[in-house]
Amino acid sequence: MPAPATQDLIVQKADALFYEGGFAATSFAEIATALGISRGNFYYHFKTKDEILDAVIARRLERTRAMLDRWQTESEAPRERILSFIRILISNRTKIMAFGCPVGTLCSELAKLDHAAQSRAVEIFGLFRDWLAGQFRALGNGDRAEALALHLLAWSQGVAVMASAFRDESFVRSEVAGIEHWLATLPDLPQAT
Amino acid sequence: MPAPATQDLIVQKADALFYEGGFAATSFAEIATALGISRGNFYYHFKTKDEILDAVIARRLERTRAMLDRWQTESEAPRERILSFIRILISNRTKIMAFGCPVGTLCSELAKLDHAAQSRAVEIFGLFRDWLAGQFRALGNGDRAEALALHLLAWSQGVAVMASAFRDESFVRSEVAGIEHWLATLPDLPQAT
DNA sequence: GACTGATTAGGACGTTTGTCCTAAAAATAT
DNA sequence: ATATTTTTAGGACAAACGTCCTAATCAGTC
Repeated sequence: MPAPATQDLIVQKADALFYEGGFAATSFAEIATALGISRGNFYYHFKTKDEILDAVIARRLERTRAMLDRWQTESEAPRERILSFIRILISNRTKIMAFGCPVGTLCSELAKLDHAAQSRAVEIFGLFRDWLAGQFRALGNGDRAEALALHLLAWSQGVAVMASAFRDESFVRSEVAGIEHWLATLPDLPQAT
Repeated sequence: MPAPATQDLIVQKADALFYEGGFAATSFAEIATALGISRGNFYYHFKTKDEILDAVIARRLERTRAMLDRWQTESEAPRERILSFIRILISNRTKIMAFGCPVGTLCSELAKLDHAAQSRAVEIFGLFRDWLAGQFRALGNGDRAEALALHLLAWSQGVAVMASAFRDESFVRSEVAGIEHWLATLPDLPQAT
């Protein structure tokens, strides 16, 4: 009845290796040996590589939802909540400079592979977009909320791409400062309930 | 004496396939059969896969240089030259929505593969950065020129990533309008020679 | 028209890939 | 303690990979 740990360990390790090495370039054997289990054991839990990818995406969706919920309860003010999002660029800067954004790079790779799971991976972006749009709506930018959310997402993605290309931490910091300034100068238009 | 066409054809086709399918997921056989030549012929021109990658990057560097030179002579005003850059997002929107930015996605993939050629691929970004910085400098933003160039590059990259994720052309157009507005409101500070 | 060098075709190689199978071990239930 | 199910190990499989080799074909020169 208690979910066996092995299956979770596989998804966890696959998640990390897909992020750090890419989906196509990460093999069954690589994940298995990294975990110290046999390929046969691996196959018992996941029949195909696509199944692992699905599990990894499901895990990322779940963790993203949990993170957004946390930000939602940790902060009251929408502006502060948006700052939580922006600051991942700082707190994850080392990994981002090495491997880019986990969501963006996965979506890009799956787009090139013309992989069926691409749309599911994009749903992670969708979670961020909808949550951010909610915050902008709470700031009174009802009509532009979604556009603002997509703009902020795009900006972060651009920073991630350039960060992993040039590996320049000062660039990340100055761009984050720019994003924070952009957010601070966004008009706050409180609207009636 | 006349450079054999085959070698150029290989680089040309490899360039396209690396863009559309990624470097790791594109095989020798795929390029060869796409060209209708044998693998043996392929090997005669390129001993290893890394050699093709080097040739593809060299080709992209050369073509980027040529494009920047063209923009430089086609327009006199720096602002107009920068617009030439911005508008690639529109003119290439179909391919960008399908495969992302050729430069950004290649740099991201090579970063994950920890590939030696990554630094050479980043040089393509370097060409854009230096050229854009030159335009911003001509606009009088001497001290911020490089930061502005990197910011514009990052913005474009973000648009490309989100465009390929959501495949939303209206998003691309509204972001490009935003970039153009940003450029138009940049202060023009003419300075003495 | 024979000779020489550049180019091409096509197959062989050892690895690695994803996938699958079988048997042993571990855990659980009776 | 016995039976049954779940989990694991390890090898087998065909296919595809990057790489390499050899023989045929082409081009141009004497």
